[in-house]
Amino acid sequence: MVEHNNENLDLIFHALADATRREMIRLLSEKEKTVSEMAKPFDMSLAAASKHIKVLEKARLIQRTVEGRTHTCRINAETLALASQWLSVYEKFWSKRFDLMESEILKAKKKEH
Amino acid sequence: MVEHNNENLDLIFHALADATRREMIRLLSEKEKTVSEMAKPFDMSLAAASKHIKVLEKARLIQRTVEGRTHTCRINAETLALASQWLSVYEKFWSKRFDLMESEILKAKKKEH
DNA sequence: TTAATATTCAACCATTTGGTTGACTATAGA
DNA sequence: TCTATAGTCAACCAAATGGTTGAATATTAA
Repeated sequence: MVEHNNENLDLIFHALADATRREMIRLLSEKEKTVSEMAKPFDMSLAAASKHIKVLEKARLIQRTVEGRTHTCRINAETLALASQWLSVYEKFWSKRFDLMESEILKAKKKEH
Repeated sequence: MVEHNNENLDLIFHALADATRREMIRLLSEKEKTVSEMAKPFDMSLAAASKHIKVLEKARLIQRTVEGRTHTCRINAETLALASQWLSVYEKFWSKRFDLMESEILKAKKKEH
């Protein structure tokens, strides 16, 4: 069974609950980036972006390596997987409906003939 | 392509970022429940639980029907699916591990029989 | 050594959050 | 009709959030 640590999930989902941070993740999914590079697309101070990055880091959604004065961030997909796993427990609820829908469509098609 | 509405995702992930609300979703996944039934397991006032329910409702993670004085809540899995879909974009980053997990689940299920 | 660059830190601020309590509304049952 | 039950609402509070600015730190380049 997958362990669903509550504190971790709090941090992860909270980090994902902000459009800026979700976009940062998207950016990192293309390529690793420095703090300044991550901040550039957003209409806010570097300090504000730095705070967002810290939130993502605390949730372990991203990781940082420091080389000299530049901090490079990369995505940490294992943590995204944790969120996904929590949600997957409920997948049956929407796949069920999907199956139902499919069988309804089949029935409808049979009636056509 | 899946539409990822930012405001919706803000509400959805924010709603999921609280252990009480995640547990409420788990409870509803077993069976639909009234507001009082949902509040009972938690060490907080009914008013506090009612607020949590409203957060879940606003995010459309649950739906409510009112009959007389009792409000019945049920899970709205389509919205959970939206969160899942956002995450699935990054699935490729962990797909190796995901495959492993799937095979573990399969093994576990076989053991059950 | 001096200046520029990359980034964080600290203090501040308005807003949101998650809880409380007490009053209120509406329905159901005696 | 009177009372209990189901639930919300409003006011309040402390803590957290998301932003700002200005100063501090550390590294690199001139």
